[in-house]
Amino acid sequence: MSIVTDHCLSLLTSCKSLRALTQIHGFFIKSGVDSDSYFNGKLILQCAISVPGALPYARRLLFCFPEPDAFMFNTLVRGYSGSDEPRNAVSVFVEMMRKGFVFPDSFSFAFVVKATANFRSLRTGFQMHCQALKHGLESHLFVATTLIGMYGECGCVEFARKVFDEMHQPNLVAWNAVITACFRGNDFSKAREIFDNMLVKNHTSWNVMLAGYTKAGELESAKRIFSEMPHRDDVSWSTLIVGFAHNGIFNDAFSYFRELQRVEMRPNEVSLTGVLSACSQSGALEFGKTIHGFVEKSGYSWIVSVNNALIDMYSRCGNVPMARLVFQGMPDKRSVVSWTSMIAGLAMHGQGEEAIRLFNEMTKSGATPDGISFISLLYACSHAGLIKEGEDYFSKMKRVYHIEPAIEHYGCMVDLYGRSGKLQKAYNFICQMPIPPTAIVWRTLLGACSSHGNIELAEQVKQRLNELDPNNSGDLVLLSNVYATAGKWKDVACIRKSMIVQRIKKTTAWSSVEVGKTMYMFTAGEKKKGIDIEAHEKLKEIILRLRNEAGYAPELASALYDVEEEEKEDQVSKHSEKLALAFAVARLPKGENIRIVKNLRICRDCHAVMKLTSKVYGVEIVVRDRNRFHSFKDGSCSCRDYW
DNA sequence: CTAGGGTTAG
Repeated sequence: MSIVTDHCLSLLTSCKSLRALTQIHGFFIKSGVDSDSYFNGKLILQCAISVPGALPYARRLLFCFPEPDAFMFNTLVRGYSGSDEPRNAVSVFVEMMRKGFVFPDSFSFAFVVKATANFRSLRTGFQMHCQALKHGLESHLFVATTLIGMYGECGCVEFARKVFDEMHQPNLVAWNAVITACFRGNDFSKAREIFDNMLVKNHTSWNVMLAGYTKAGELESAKRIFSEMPHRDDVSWSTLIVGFAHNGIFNDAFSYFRELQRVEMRPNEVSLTGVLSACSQSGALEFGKTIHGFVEKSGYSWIVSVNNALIDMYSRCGNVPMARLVFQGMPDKRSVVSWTSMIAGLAMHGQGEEAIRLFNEMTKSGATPDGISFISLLYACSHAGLIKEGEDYFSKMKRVYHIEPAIEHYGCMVDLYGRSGKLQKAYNFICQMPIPPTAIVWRTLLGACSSHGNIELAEQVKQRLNELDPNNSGDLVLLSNVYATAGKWKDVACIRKSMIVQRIKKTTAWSSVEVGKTMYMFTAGEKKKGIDIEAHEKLKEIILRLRNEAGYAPELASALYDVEEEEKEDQVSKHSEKLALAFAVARLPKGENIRIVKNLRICRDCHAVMKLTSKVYGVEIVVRDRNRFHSFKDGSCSCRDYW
């Protein structure tokens, strides 16, 4: 290799942007190095793998060369297989076959099969398997292992095992792959059987079992594997912690993280994102702050994923200023996830205009929004009542960014119209959607009918829901609320009766509140523990004071029976968020904010009580309900009663 | 000069 080529190669590998790459490429053409096929292979490698957004450029390059070799094709297939359009990998592969003079090798099949696994097409995957067979490469160690992975991904355990059984000398990696394939197909006992038959197990085999069980939600089995393994590495710990977080077992996520800090090496970034996700979901701000401290102290603050998890944690725990601080501390390494998390955070807190401003800043900075960025943006528009803006971005999404709207985006639009009272428009919008509406979409409209008291449309929408998800307790409660608001207690009773007859259980509402470093949970009406009695007593006192000093009158539409007014009042007054509020007023030191998390949507009466309490008691209250945040201060709420 | 199995945020 000449000194010039050598120098050019090192220049090439230092290129990290498409612009720099094209410049350097131009320079190479002038100096004549571009006729070297080894060099051109490297060039394609750099474009397809190392420089984000340069894949199309790599593809164009390949077709400029008179005689592209297998390496170049393989590299391009590899690049596309890991991209967001893995189907392109197959089309490049097909073009390679058509060329005639380049023959696919084991690399080609490994990459193209991996691509079919990534877009989960059993049909295409099988076709590639046949091609591999024709070329005598189907039992090649790497090709076969990728085939096992592909069949597993597509849920076809039978074929995965067939490929495995026909391998001449499967190595550990192949054994591990077939175990994962069994888990993907929900065949736990087969996975266990194969695992037990292994004569030699290394670390990874145990971790494969751990991952299989956590993904299946079998956390007890995962715990057992974890305790039985001879050695636990950082992947074992993070797999388990992430597993707890994903399955909503937050206390175990916290305690295993503490245990990890106590016994082992430093927690890695995956355990950190896992435990932060547990904080986000449960609203554990104080514990989250401790983790943030650990991140700063142990030098992890340069890792993008950890920063993203911190942004999400702070915004879901109600602390937007801290989320912004983390976001501002990573100016030149923000990923789409960082931008989207921040936009979603602002949106949840009703700062719709600010979310839109940030979105525009994002596109100006050169970052490319994806489908999820648009979900956050449309959500921001709908919660801030910005209809025109929402419509604009929805149309831009397709026109400018070439993102095909998914069902979630249509759902946001229905919410946008429904929330602002344009119920008929929302209905027509659903009828004109190019994809069939799901129950969630109709449910969104039913919710809007409920808050705007439109009985006729609500009944019509419920009819549609009956075809898709007839016995959803939330839908029945929503419809019953529509009737209750209109005073149609006979219809309310009818729904209630059918729920009892069909044994449809309402989702149990709960609210939690953090006092000191402890989380306290409340459910409606219960008086099991001392804290429940304490909360009920305090609540009586608060309600009395609100009546006398702020003219509070309870809103009773959320009651479920046609009973005496007094009894309805009693029912509504037991809502879990009120109990959590009363408990916090009694226990929290003066001047501290009250933060409540509720698993369902806050009811109208509770919302009113929160507003008045913030004024009469001079406290700030932050409630995170199923959909968004409500910050109550001095008698008003950040949602501007628009939720 | 390219690969296969286990953990990562919105």
